[in-house]
Amino acid sequence: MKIGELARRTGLSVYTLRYYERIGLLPRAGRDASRQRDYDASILTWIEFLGRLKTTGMPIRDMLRYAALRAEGEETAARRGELLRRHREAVRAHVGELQACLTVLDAKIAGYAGTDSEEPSHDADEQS
Amino acid sequence: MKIGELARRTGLSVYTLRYYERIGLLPRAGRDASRQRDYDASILTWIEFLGRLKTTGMPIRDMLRYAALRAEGEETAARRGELLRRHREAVRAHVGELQACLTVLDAKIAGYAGTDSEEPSHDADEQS
DNA sequence: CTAGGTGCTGGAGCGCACTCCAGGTCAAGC
DNA sequence: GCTTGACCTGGAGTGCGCTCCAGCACCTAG
Repeated sequence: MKIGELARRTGLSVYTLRYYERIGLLPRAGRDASRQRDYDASILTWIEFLGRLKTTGMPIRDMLRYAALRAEGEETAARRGELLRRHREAVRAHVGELQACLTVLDAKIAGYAGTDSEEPSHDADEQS
Repeated sequence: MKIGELARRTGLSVYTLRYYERIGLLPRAGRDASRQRDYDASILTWIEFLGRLKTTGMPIRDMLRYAALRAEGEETAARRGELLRRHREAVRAHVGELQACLTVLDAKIAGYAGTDSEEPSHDADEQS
């Protein structure tokens, strides 16, 4: 698979894929006869996983740490697991925060009640 | 209240507070005799709300839109409500994504099972 | 044989959200 | 009277995560 197709399949831009390789987030891709990257389908799994880490707010430098451990092989499994467990807790905490914010948001939206300000005046920013 | 105390109370840096004022996210603060900012306690409510918008991933440019409508007065209430409702949906969607990612993360962590790789080999990245 | 499309590299540029600095004013305490 | 510390301004700098460019190579279709 060439980089253009990989881009189409992952939703990442060609620029981004090359950037990820440059910084070491993707392994250096094998090349075909004319030095063009030739990807194995297995890269899709890794990229998808990176996408989840990104969605959940992991900074690239942490993904790099994980990628580096992974590249070192099986003996780093424990450390990788630990890293993921820590990340999971961070994500859970963040979800909790978001839900708390949603509650506040709901209350505030309720303050904007009828949408067409049938209410007298009453600054909605001063509540909750 | 002077800017230093406001910083302490909000957890934002003095730099950030001045920056927010510069870009219009905070109203231009009233000044005391020596042209130092003198804040009313009511600013705390607004800053706290901005914090919620930020936590929930709203970019500053959207907060500015909201702030601008708010500054225009009561007749923009409907539009502000609409803006918040849209944002709420975006946040809900994001929370959903995060929860899906958490499920994947749980599965992957389970793959790193006993933490100390008692399992033979079996690349945890190739599952789920 | 040539035009168009895709790929390559190293490096520059960008938008965001701060963060910090120089050089100055001012009030309080010793 | 002098130091200290908090504040002021306009503008420069930072880190992140891309995004794009120039200038070139290669392959395929017409």
